[in-house]
Amino acid sequence: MASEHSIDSSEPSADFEILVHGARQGQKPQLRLWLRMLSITKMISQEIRRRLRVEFGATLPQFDLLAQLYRAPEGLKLSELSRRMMVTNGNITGLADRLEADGLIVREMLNGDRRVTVAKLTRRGRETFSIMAKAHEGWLRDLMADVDEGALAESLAHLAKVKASANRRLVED
Amino acid sequence: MASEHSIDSSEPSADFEILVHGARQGQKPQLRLWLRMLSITKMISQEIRRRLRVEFGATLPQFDLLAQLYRAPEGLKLSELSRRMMVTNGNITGLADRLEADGLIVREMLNGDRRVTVAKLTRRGRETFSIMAKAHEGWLRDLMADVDEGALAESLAHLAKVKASANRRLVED
DNA sequence: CCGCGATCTTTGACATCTAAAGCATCCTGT
DNA sequence: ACAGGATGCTTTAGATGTCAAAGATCGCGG
Repeated sequence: MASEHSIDSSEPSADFEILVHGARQGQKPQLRLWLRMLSITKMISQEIRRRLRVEFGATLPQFDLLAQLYRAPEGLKLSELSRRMMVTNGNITGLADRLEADGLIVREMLNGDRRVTVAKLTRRGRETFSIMAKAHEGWLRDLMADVDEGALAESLAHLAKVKASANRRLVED
Repeated sequence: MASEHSIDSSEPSADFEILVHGARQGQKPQLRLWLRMLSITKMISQEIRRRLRVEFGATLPQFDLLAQLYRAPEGLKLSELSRRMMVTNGNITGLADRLEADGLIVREMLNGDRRVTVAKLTRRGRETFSIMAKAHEGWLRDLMADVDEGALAESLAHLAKVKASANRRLVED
C-alpha cells in the first residue's frame, strides 16, 4: 500500500483508489480493480493520444478506426465499424467524414443494397496506418517495460475472465 | 484462443485483440494487455454510464467529480480536481457549472487568494452521491461476479506494476 | 513599490461521444 | 403489389474531452 500510494501522491496522475466511499485494502476488490483499470487506461490513453497528435496529427479514435479497416482488406460496413469500435452509429459518420477528407479512407456503395456503405483504407491510409501502428506498439512496449512477462501473461488471463464475466452479464439480461 | 474468440464473435462487444497489425498468441503481450484493458473499460464504462443515466440522470464524469469531493470534506481547488480526475482544467469548468446548477456542489472563493476556487459538495450532493456510490459498487460486483477472488487479487497486484511502470515512464522523461 | 513570471480559472475552437429522431431502402407476409 | 416492420446511415442536441490563449491575481526580486 505504501509503495502504491507513494507513486500517486507525488505524481500528476490521479489516484482513483481509496477515493470512492471508503474502498480499502482487502475490501471491495471489484471496485478496486475497476478503478485501477480506469486510471491505467486513462493515463496511457492520454499519452498515446498526445503522441499520435504530435507525431502524426491523428486522434485515438481515428487510429482505432484505421486499425479496424487495416484488418479487413475488403472494408467494413459503417455499422460493423461502430460495433467493433464499441461506439454508436452516429459517431462513425463524423469520424469517417474527417478520415475521408484526409484521403485515408473511402466510402463505397458498391452493394446492391443502397442502404449500406462500406469503408475501406486507401493506399495512403494503409501506408500511414502501418507506420503509426509500429510506433504505437513501441510506445506500449516502452510504457510497460518494467512489467515482467509473467505478470503480463497472468493479467491477460485474469482479465479474460473479467471480460467474460462482464460480457455474460451484459448479454444475458 | 477459441474460448476467448467465441465470446466476442457472437456478441455485440468489440474484439480489439488480434486486430492491430497482427497481434497474436504469445506475441506482443503488452499490446494485447493494453487492448484487453481498453475493451473491458469501454464495455463496463458504457454500462455504468447507461445505468447512471437511467437511474440517476447523471453522467460518469459527474459521478467521478462528486466522488472526488466526497472524499475531500474540505472541498478541492478546481485545479486539484482536474489533476485527480486526469482531465484538463478547461474541462472542469463546464462540469462544475452543471453540477452547481443542479445544486450538488458549490463554488467558494473563501481564500485570501482570489485566483482559487474551491468546490464542495452541498448536503444534497453528499446525499445523492452516497446513494449513487452504493449502487455503483453493486453494479461492479455484479459485472465481475464470475471472477474469483484470487484472480481479482492477482490482477490488482499485477496491474499495480503496470501502473507503476507507465507512471515511471511518464514522469521521468 | 513595481514589474514580471508563476498560478489559477475561464473561454474558444474542435473532435468525440451518446441518445433519439429522421430518412431512405429493403424485405416479408398476405 | 404493398403495407409495415427491419435495417443502415445521418442528423440533432447536449455533454465531455483536448489544446491553446486570454484574464485575473499573486508574490518575489530589485
